[in-house]
Amino acid sequence: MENKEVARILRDTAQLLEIDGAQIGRYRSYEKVAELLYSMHERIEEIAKDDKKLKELPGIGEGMAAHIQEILKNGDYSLRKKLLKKYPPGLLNLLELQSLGPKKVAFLWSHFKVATVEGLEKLAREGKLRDLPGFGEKSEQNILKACGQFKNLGGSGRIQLNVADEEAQKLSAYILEAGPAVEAVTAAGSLRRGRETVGDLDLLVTLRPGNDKQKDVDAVAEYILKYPSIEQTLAHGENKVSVRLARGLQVDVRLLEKKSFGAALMYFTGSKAHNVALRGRALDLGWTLNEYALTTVKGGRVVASKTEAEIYGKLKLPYIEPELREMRGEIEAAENGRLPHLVTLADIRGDLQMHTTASDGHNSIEEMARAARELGRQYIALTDHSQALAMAKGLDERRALEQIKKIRAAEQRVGGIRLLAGIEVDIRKDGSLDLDDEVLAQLDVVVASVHSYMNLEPGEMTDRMLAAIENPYTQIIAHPTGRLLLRREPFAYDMEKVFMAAAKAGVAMEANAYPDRLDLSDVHLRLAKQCGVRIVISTDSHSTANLSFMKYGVITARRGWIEKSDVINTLPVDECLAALRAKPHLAHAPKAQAVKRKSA
DNA sequence: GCCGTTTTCGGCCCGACTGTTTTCAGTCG
Repeated sequence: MENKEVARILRDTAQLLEIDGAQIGRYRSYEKVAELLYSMHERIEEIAKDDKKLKELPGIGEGMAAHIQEILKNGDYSLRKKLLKKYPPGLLNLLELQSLGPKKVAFLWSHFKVATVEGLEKLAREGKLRDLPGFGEKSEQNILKACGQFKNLGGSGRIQLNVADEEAQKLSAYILEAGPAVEAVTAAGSLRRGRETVGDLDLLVTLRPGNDKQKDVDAVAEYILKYPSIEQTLAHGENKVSVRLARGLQVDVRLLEKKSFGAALMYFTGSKAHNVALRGRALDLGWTLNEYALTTVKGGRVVASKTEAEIYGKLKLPYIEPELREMRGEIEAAENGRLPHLVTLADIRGDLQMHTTASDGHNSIEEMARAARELGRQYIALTDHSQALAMAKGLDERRALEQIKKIRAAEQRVGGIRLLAGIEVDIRKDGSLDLDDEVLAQLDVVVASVHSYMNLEPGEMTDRMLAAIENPYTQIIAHPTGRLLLRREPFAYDMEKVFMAAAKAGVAMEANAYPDRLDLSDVHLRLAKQCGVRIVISTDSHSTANLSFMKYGVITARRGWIEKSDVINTLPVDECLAALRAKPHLAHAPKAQAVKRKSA
């Protein structure tokens, strides 16, 4: 059983227990273990083979270990089944609705036996909720809205990182125009941590010290509520505004004074689990941590509040980068001085995957080159698709050779940037590559990837990937799991086995920066690093505008604890080429450097 | 259900906001 299946069952149980009115700690213990399982990549099934090891995991004791063993053995959990006899599964959907929590859901169930969003919507429309104790006309309206919202969103309600990033930038720019009281707008939350998808935006607005703080706050809040694409105001209080934008994105804006900026930024950046750990740490030291400050428990004297670094310092920790704040061992690493020195966007010198009009890109070689040069790239590889991707006008051998000549010629014309002749060659169903060796031998960069037969059995897919890695011309495996965020699951195969083979063969794995992919994921990147695999961060651009996606690849790599020295395209071009796997020379192949060019 | 150099019992992060209440329960992040 996969970790997330076990986690799902435990989380269902937690929610059902909460509806059932269980003690707070009891359902939280289920929740905590569910969260743990979602975030770790070691398989719980493996760990559970040794019951002692299972009980060493935080939050898993005698009872929980037995429950997990039961779930692994039976594929389900007796307590969950028992609770589902009492409460129908639809109640878990009701829990998703804004303004409804376990108490109200339980009450609605006991009163009306309503367990579906449609059923609830009908009751609200008929005005049957307003006279219930604890409800009123307003909450009836809110429930009605929430039902509509739920039906519109359908899915997870999360959006891609780049979409969230763009929305945050637009709204931040708008808020900065509010007037002189606004000093800065800073994005926090999962956007700042660089999660691959974002559920809502958290923006911190810092105000300049003024004569009348509350008057400033009120004025700025009023201004924010006039933002054109607001669909609904969810909350509007003394220092917080929550709204829902037209596309369903929820935005929480906090207005605060500069002196508590560090504490607030830390608090609203999260993750929740990281915050909880820091609070526990603070308590151990005789302090308490909230979004305003780190203060002494006795007397409430402020110990630190202005910057995150200051607060981490008082907690006897070095500064922890936001991307690491996921409770994946970062606090332990910080204590031991073993935090990674994460790769940065400024470290990136080259971009080793992009497409042109030769296949499915929108811009010419020259346009891509000039745009990349503008962004400060020292070299790029032009890697159009190979023939198997007919719908993308993939290159056959003849066109691939022509493309090499065009790239060499374009390099002369553009100047100031090294252009590498590359290909994104398809990995066929049997693991062989889609172009002849003679052609592959002449290319500077061979990127191999899967675009067909994506649903092979894990065993067959593993063999296919291994065959591609064993091909001596393969240098980089691109978007190794083929996932599309919010749309397509990653291919199922034995990642560890493939990573080990790649490390041994000197084949690099790509961190594809295209925001729909972000493939490898943060968790897989960390595993790849542990297996000794070298990483390439590439944009997979299909237009000049896409070249700036590099930042999303870098942030994902940072979440995978990747350092500059792990990433091949942080090297100067000649060292980068030397770091790619050396291809065998074909005696009868034409010389690779057919066209003369000045050395970089 | 877990956990412990403040606890083997009694806590479980904690503060803001809303909508319902006449002082607070429920929800949210």
